[in-house]
Amino acid sequence: MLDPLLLKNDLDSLKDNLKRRNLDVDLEQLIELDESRRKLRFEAEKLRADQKSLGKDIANAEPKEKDALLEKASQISENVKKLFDEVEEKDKVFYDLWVKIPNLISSTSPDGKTDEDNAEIKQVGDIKNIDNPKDHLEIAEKLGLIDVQKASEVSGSRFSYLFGDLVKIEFNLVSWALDILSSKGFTPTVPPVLVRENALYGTGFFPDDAEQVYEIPNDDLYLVGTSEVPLAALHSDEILDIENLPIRYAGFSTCFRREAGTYGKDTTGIFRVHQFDKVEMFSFCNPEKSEEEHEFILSIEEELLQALEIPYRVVDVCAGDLGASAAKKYDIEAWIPSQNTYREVTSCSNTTSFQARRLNIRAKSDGETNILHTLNGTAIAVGRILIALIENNQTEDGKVEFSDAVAEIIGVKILG
RNA sequence: GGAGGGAUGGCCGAGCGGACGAAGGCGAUAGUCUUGAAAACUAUUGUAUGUAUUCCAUACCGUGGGUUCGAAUCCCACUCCCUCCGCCA
Repeated sequence: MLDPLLLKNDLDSLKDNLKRRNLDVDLEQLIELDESRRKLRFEAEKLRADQKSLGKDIANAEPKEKDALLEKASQISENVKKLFDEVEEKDKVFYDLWVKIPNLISSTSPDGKTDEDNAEIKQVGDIKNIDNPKDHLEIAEKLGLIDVQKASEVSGSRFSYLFGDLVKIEFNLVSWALDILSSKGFTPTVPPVLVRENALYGTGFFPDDAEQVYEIPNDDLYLVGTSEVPLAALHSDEILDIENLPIRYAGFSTCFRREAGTYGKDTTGIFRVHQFDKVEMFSFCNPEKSEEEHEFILSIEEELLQALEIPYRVVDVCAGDLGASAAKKYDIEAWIPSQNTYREVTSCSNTTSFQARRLNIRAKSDGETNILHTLNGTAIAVGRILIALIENNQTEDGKVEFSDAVAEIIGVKILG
């Protein structure tokens, strides 16, 4: 959520932002609603002040004056109630519209409408020459490492069984990543994956992306699609000391996504599944340093991919392709030989004050209390890293062979 | 799952219908004293909003409703925590 004061103080940047995002919003209406709710609240508070002082008079009044005062007071009381009801109603109308306004985009994000307009920043790593590359499923199925057939019978489409060395690789990857992150100031964290509605609103997944979230209606809980949600909510309603920032967490969790609206997209193997494991970085940050922190998070993502010898490119996501909460976002796409293209394996966003305001997380410095900034980024999305590892290191005879350096990390030299 | 007890400011803790935004203590900050420190004493000590801008008003005593002219205080629901019993990785 943005600061409603923008309507009063910085209308131009708001207008500019909506234009860059290619959105049409009736700002005039919002300004009117904002003004009228403020005005009404002011009136209601004035009357409330009258009521309170009259209340004190009643307590001190002579018995014979009391009846008259009481009658007057009960009238004011009724009006106060009515006025505050109206104020609440107006606030609700205003905020229902206001929360839908997306975050202000960084001036450094490229213009554009779709992912095709994203700006490629660089390509890193050598792409191996592989004749007739096989896709990860074909390779792993033959080796008995993945079974999606059986998984679909047990759980439906977009689920998988991982076996044997892939499981070994997963746990080695996770533990390796957590070690590196830990050395960079991220506290390793296993967060809850079932959360209340509030955490999803606070992080901006609700109301916009609610259809992507699994729901447990009996208990009013939701399965998170990323540990970003419980990590962000970890400090909700807190005032942190700015001296202690940044506060960084590395969350490991299983992630659940309904993938509604993706029928027919990425149907092969484990690229797009309802359930996968991920190590996620999250940072609570001094607003003045969030751009720096964003670059830092990106650099860690690159470091990890480089160590795994996965060829990738970095993309600066354009205005039109940014989610509601991001001011700026970098995606890293790994080279996927079977698709002859780069595909997203990590993503890091600076959500500036957008999530922090909704979650009511502030920072205190020299007596001043301000909203802080939050950032998130993928460290290891296990499924997609496995795909990149398998496909980029496949051999002609249908096996997978890793370099000594990579084998050192993942604990496996050859799949086959 | 059953039976009880509880939730008040940074922390502890009093208040159980009217002068309570909340006693008292601890902690923190500043000052006095001191060569310096400690001790002692004095003062300050939350958050947010506003047509207020060193003043004032309003809201906040777990959350949401209700009763009342008036609620931290009474009533209802919910959430969380603690103790005991049962079950359990």
